[in-house]
Amino acid sequence: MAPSSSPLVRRIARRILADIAAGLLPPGARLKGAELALRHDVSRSPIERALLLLEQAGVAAREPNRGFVVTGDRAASLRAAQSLMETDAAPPYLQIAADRLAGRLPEFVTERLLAGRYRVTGAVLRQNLTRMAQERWIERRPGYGWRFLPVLDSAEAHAASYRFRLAIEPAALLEPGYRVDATAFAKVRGEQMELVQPRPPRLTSNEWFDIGTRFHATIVGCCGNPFFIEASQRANRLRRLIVYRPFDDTRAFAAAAHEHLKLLDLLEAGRHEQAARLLRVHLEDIRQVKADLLGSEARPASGDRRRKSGDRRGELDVVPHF
Amino acid sequence: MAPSSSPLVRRIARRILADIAAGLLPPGARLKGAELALRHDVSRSPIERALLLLEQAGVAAREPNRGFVVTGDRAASLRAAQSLMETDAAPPYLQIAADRLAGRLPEFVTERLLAGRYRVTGAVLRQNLTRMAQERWIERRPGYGWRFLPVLDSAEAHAASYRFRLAIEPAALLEPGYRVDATAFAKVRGEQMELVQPRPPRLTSNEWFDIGTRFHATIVGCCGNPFFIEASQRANRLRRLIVYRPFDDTRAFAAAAHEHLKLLDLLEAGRHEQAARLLRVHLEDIRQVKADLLGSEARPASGDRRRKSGDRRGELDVVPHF
DNA sequence: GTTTGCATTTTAGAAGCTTAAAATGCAAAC
DNA sequence: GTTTGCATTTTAAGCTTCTAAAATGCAAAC
Repeated sequence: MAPSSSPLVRRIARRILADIAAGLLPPGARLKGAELALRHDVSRSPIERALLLLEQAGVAAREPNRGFVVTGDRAASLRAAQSLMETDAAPPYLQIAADRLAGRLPEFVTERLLAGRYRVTGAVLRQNLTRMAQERWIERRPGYGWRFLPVLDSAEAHAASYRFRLAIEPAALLEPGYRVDATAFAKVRGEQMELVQPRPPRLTSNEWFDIGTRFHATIVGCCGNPFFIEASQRANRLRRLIVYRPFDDTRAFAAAAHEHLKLLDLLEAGRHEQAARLLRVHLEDIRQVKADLLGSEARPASGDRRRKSGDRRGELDVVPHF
Repeated sequence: MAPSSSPLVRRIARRILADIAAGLLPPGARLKGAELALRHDVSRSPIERALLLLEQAGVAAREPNRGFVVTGDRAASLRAAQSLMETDAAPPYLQIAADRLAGRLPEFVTERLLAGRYRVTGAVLRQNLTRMAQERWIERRPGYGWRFLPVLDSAEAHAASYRFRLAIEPAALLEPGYRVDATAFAKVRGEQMELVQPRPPRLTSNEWFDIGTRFHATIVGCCGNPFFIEASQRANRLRRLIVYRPFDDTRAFAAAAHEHLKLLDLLEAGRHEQAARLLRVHLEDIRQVKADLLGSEARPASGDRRRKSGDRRGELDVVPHF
């Protein structure tokens, strides 16, 4: 609805909205420009535009020469939050990934082709390509143009990522600077609790993946060592792009969730050694489950050999995942 | 000397030169355009320009309608290699790092300022900033401009990187896809041998760092798991930017080199378990040596507290490192 | 039939200009 | 003195044009 609002302005509007929802800004509170600017680390201009946005939504009211005040209209807040969420465009990154996986893009592409196809400007495209290159999806050719790399021949790449996580995640829990983030822990604890209910929710494999990843990111994120945090993020980002044949064993989900909850308990109790041991076992378990699912005993040693097309046992349905 | 040659052309010239030096292209061999284009994954244009460059240097000779031939002039080859090395400009990245560490750049900077100061175009600057951001040196401010992050308060960051390496490097040696790269191994073996001579060369701390890093990168690089390889590269890149007070204990260098050589032996013999154990001990050793040097027993638990300025024991001389 | 030499086409980076949007300054209102 | 409301300045992204350089096509030479 807003006539024109930059992503930054919308982001700030969302954050203010969140503060209102959290009770930090009660109904009637004055929304002071300088104060908000400081809090959100921007100047007063985008703040003012965000407030205009919130005024339009009925969340804030303008009083002449006194600035904006919180109205306290819950319904309006919800509506505003909704519309502010919708406004964000998906990055071409995901669409390119999907098209490539579906075979709609050739091995070699030029920036020109991509810019035209996805209707993005050069700079934006470059950012996306850089990110893909970092994730080893694509690489720059020596002259010009880009080459899609053999898409993570999935079974092997997946196994590699698990071995990597096995090396770093338990170690992260043993970092001397480890500090539990109570808020984040509470949030993932809530999610995991849902999964161990007598009647667990039916989740798509995407949702399962999200919840699981969030859990692991949260416990690693508290380790205070940026090397571990970043490494973990990278491994997950890449893993996220490939999903195997829907893996829909509710028993296994619940078992994993039980282990996750136990891990939260141990970390909150400061029993890091024990947590690390459990995490190691836990990752091994998951890996094993997946490996069985994929019939990895027949997996060739080298990653670039292919299974004969007739042998469909352990075949993957590689689907883009978002 | 060359009137104009792109970085790509120079790179290709270097590679052809390397092939000649390695005997792959003996004196008198014809340098066929299409063949070289295929080998270096480019079209025939940059190949031709590279050959012209080599002709100017006296390494190749042109025969009318028969293309270029290797002359076999060793002296010319050496001279050419030399001049092709010199031609490469240092990226602004390093200079920005140096200036920031020396306090010649403020906490907040705009792209405009940097582009003017370092005489680079917007695109190049952007690339450099992106890289710095990935290495957690700098971050984009919400509105515009960039903020330098509190420079890796060195003692803590260094310790963090060692703990990270301790988690990944030994694990990399145990990867199932580990394959020794004989050529690369031979090269680092030669470097390490030099250090254990009765009269070892006097090395600057930079050179010591380079040789050490190359060693670790090489043994990790053979693991076949891109997650480990990339993580290791990142940790080293960041570590590279900070150097402590020149650490000049020749005995310690030699001891480390002995361990490095032992590691190469074990890996070549396929004794990965043992190699991983030794590497773990080795990294612990280095960390300990450095920690003693820094008086880390007095190091506060949290990374952002500062040592009292009066206490200079274990103080660091943070110097840019290149 | 291969390979070269050169002309032509295509690509992506650079330079300059325009513009949306963020930062800043300041008088007026409280 | 604070805070607002608005004008002004500054920044960086977008757009257009231009250009260096890589890719490609093809006739001629062997």
